Amino acid sequence: METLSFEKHDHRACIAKSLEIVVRCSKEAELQFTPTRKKVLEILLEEHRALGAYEILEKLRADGISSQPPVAYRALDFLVKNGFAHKIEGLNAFIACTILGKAHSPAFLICRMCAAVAESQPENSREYLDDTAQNAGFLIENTVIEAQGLCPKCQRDSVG
Amino acid sequence: METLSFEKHDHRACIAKSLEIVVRCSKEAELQFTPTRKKVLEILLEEHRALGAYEILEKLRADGISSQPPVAYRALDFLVKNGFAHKIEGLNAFIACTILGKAHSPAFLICRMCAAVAESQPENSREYLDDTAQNAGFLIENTVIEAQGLCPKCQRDSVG
DNA sequence: GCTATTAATGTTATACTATAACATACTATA
DNA sequence: TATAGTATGTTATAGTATAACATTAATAGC
Ligand SMILES: [Zn+2]
Ligand SMILES: [Zn+2]
Ligand SMILES: [Zn+2]
Ligand SMILES: [Zn+2]
Repeated sequence: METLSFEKHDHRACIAKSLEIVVRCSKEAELQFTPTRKKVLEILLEEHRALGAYEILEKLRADGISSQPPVAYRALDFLVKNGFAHKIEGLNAFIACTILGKAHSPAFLICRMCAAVAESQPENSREYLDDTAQNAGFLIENTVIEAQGLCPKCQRDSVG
Repeated sequence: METLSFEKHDHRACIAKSLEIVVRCSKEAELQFTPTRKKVLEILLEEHRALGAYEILEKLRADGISSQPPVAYRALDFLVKNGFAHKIEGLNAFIACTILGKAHSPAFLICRMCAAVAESQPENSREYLDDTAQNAGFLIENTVIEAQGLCPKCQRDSVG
């Protein structure tokens, strides 16, 4: 269960490990993990939070990289298509994957106060919609599962 | 299980029944189901498909109703807030509710070919994310559950 | 090495989605 | 009828995403 994003952890190590896995997976799949793509992933990895494309562009600009919208969107397309990042549909924003290397159909827990996002792989996620789909004769290709609410920290803060 | 939207059915009756329920629910809850709001719901009810706000605006214009963006967005806000319609986050589009009158946390089956959308209430949907949320200490307020894929008709068509 | 082919980036312009802000009109209540 | 609250009309603008085309870089076959 990879919802530890909400918990205190060694985030430098968390970033390093993710980058290493993505580099390895890219080699194995013969993908071009180019500098721009790497930079965008690094920007996403900085925080366990979803970033809008234009927020990413600002950070690219700060790094002296060309920062027209297609630059960010192309890199994000690459990252999402290859499973290194996900789009949070409810926010029109993007986040680095925290379940790298395994095939997974993720669910996201999104805090409406602090915008933190935790990715998890619920036990029964593959089977969850299968009954419904079967009944309807529908063929599922991919799923969007997002829960909005309050993270542990913001629950404590809003009580206090 | 309300995934019959994919199946042939008496859609005139389907629309009439929905409108009737919404009128009744609005009265009970003392909501103002005004002409504009009614017109927007009628537009949504025409098809079992999600419509973008600007698509709705065009249809409003055709009906001689003022058609600046806020007109559609306000009516949609009303309908969504009161459970008469839903937003499909994966499409930035809106669809009439087909499980009117009951509290529900819907899941949507969205065809990527013909754009048909079926709303369903999976058996275990309330409990589905609870384990995950519990583990993470997360408080769920609402959920977005959408499956993209192929409806029965488009599966047959793409084989043929 | 050279060349054809494909993949990635740079750049401009534009399309699509959504809301802020303020004026006006309607509705319910006192 | 005064008042407060809700809904609508309208203009302008913010935020998200892609089309289109030029240029450069990487790969593969000769
Ligand atoms: Zn981390
Ligand atoms: Zn939070
Ligand atoms: Zn119908
Ligand atoms: Zn279809």
